[in-house]
Amino acid sequence: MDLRRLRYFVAVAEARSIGKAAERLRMAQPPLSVQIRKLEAEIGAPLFRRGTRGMDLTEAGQALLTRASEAMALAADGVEAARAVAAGKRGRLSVGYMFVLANAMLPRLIPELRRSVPGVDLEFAELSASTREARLLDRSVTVALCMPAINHPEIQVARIGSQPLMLAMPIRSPLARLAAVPMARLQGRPLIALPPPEQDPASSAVAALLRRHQVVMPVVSRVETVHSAMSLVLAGEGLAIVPACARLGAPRGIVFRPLRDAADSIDIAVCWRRDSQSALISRFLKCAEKAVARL
Amino acid sequence: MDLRRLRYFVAVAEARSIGKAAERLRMAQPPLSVQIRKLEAEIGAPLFRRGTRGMDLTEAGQALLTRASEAMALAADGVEAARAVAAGKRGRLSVGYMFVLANAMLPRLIPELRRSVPGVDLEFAELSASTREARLLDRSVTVALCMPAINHPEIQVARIGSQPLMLAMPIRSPLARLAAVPMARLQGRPLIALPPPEQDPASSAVAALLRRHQVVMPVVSRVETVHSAMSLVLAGEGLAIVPACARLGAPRGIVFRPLRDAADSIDIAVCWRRDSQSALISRFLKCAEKAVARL
DNA sequence: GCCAACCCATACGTTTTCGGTATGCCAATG
DNA sequence: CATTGGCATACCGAAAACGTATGGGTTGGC
Repeated sequence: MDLRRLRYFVAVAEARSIGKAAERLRMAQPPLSVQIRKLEAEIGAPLFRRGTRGMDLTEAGQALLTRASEAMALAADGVEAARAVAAGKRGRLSVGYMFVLANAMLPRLIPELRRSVPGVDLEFAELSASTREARLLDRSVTVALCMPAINHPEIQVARIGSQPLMLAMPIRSPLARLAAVPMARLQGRPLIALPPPEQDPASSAVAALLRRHQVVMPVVSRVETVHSAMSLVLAGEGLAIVPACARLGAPRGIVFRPLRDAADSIDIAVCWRRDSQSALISRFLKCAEKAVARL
Repeated sequence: MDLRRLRYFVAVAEARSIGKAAERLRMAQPPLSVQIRKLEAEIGAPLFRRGTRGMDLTEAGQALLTRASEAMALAADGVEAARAVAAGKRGRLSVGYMFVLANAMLPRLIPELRRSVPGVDLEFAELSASTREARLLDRSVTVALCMPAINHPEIQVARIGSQPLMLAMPIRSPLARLAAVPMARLQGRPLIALPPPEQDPASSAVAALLRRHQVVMPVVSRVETVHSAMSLVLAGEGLAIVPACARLGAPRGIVFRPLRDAADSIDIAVCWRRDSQSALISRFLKCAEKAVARL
C-alpha cells in the first residue's frame, strides 16, 4: 500500500472528479486516472462510480476514505512530531542536578525553561556526581548540572559559570570577624570534607587549594553533600570550604567568608552525551547561562 | 511522505539494525540504508543513532515510530474494510419492502440475512411502490422487494417467485362456500381496488385478469394498501383480488379463494440499481429466494 | 439532429526512482 | 594486526510514474 495512492484517492474523492483533483494536485489528468485504477485493482473492487459528470464514491470507497484520511493525517503528524522533537520543541528533558546548585539555579532555571521550551516535559532529579555520570551515559537523564564538569570521552561539557570557594564556619567562630580569611589561618583547623576526588571531583579543587598554600587541615568528617557539611559546621565539628552558592539555603548560624590571596573557583558546567538531542540541549544551555548569570 | 519508507523505518526500528531489517523485508541491505537516509533527509533530522552494534532510535525517531505504526495499521485496515464492503461482508443494506410481503417474507428473510451477512447493518423500510423506486434511484435503499417488479432502465430486476391472485371476501359471503370461485361469478360485484396502474403496477395485473375474462367489477373504493383493502372487505364494502400471501396477517373473518379458470399470478421480484454493490446484492438475492421458496 | 464541450480511459515515450551488486570505511575483537 | 560485523557509497539495470497525444462516450446547445 502506497501513501501517494491514498493521497490521490482522497483528492479525487473530495473533488468528485479526476480532472479537478489532478488540477489541485498539480499533475496531468491521465496519470491520476491510471493511479486510481491501480488502486482499485489492488483493492480488487471499484472505489468510484464513473458517471458522465464526474466520479462518485462507492460504498467500498467510502469505507476506505475515512481510514485513508486518518492514515495520511497520522503520517503527517508523525513527521511533524519528529521534526518538533528534533528541533527541541517537544519531547522530554530530564535534568540531573547537584544539591548545592538547587537553591541557586533552579528557581531561575525552571521558569526560563518553561518559557523557552513550552512543549517539552521537564523532569528534575537531584543526583550525586557518580550517578549523574552513569545516568547521562544510559540516557536516563538528558543533561546534568555539574560542579565541576564531568570528564568522560562520551560526555560533552559547557562551562556556564564559576563559583569562588568560600570558608563556611559557625557565626561565633573567631575567624568570622574577618572580612576575608587568610589561607594561613586555616592551618591545622578541622575540615569537614566531601568524598575524596575519585568519587566527587569537587573536593579535588579544595585539595589543590590547600596543597598550593601548603596548608594542612585534618579531615574530621567526610560527608556526602554540602548540606550535610553545613549541619556539621553548625554543630561546631569543623570548617568547610565550599562554593559560594552554598550560602543560599545554608542554615542560619553559618557565615561565609572569602579566602584572602586565593582566587580559586570551581566551574559550573552543563554536561550531556555527545550524541544527544542537540537542539534541545542548546536551548537548555541558553537557559542555564541566563540562570547562572546573576548568581 | 511515502508509506513504504515508513514501513522500512518501522522494520529497522524493530530490528534495531538495517541488515536484520533488510533480511526480514526480503531485500538487500544497501537500498534499505539509502531509504532510511532519505527519510531522515525528508524529516530533516536523524532518526537513528548509528552505533557500532546496530541502530538505535533517537527521540525524534521514537516520536515518529508510534505514529508511523498507527498510520500503517490504518491504511491496511482501510484496504481491508474496502475489500470487505466490496465483498458484501460489511456495510449497510437497506431493504425497501411492501406491506403485503412483510408478513410472508420478513420472518424468514431477516434471520437468513443475519446468518449470510453477519457484518452488515440491516435496515428495513415499508415503502409504497413509487417511493421504493425513488429511493432505489437516490440510493437511500439498496434493494426493494416488489410485486410486481419495477420497470426502469437504471433498475435491475430478479424474479424470485410469484403469487397467485386470490379473491378475498367476508366469511359470510355466499361465494365463500365455493372451493374455487369461477370468474363469471364476479360479474358486477363491488371491487376494492388498489391505486390505478400508473401509481401501483400491482393493480394492472387485476385489471388484465378482469379484462381477459370480460368481467366488469365496479370499483367502490380505492385504497393505498392491501391492509386497508382487507379492512373494507371485512366491513362488507366489497371484494378484493390480491396476491395469495395477503392471507398471512389478514384479519379473521376474511376468507381467500382461488379463482377457477384463472392461473393469473403476480411476480415477486428483487429490484436494485444496476451500479450498486453487486456482491452484497447477490447475497441478498440468495436469501430472498430461500425466504420465498416455502411461501 | 448534429456539433461542441466535458470527462474519463488508453497508448506511448521520457524521466525519475528504486533495488541489486560490488565495494569502502570504521570500530570492536581476538 | 588481521578479521569480523555493520553501515555507507557508487554504479547499473529495472520498474514505476509522469506528461503528451488521442480515443470514446455522454450531455447540452444551436
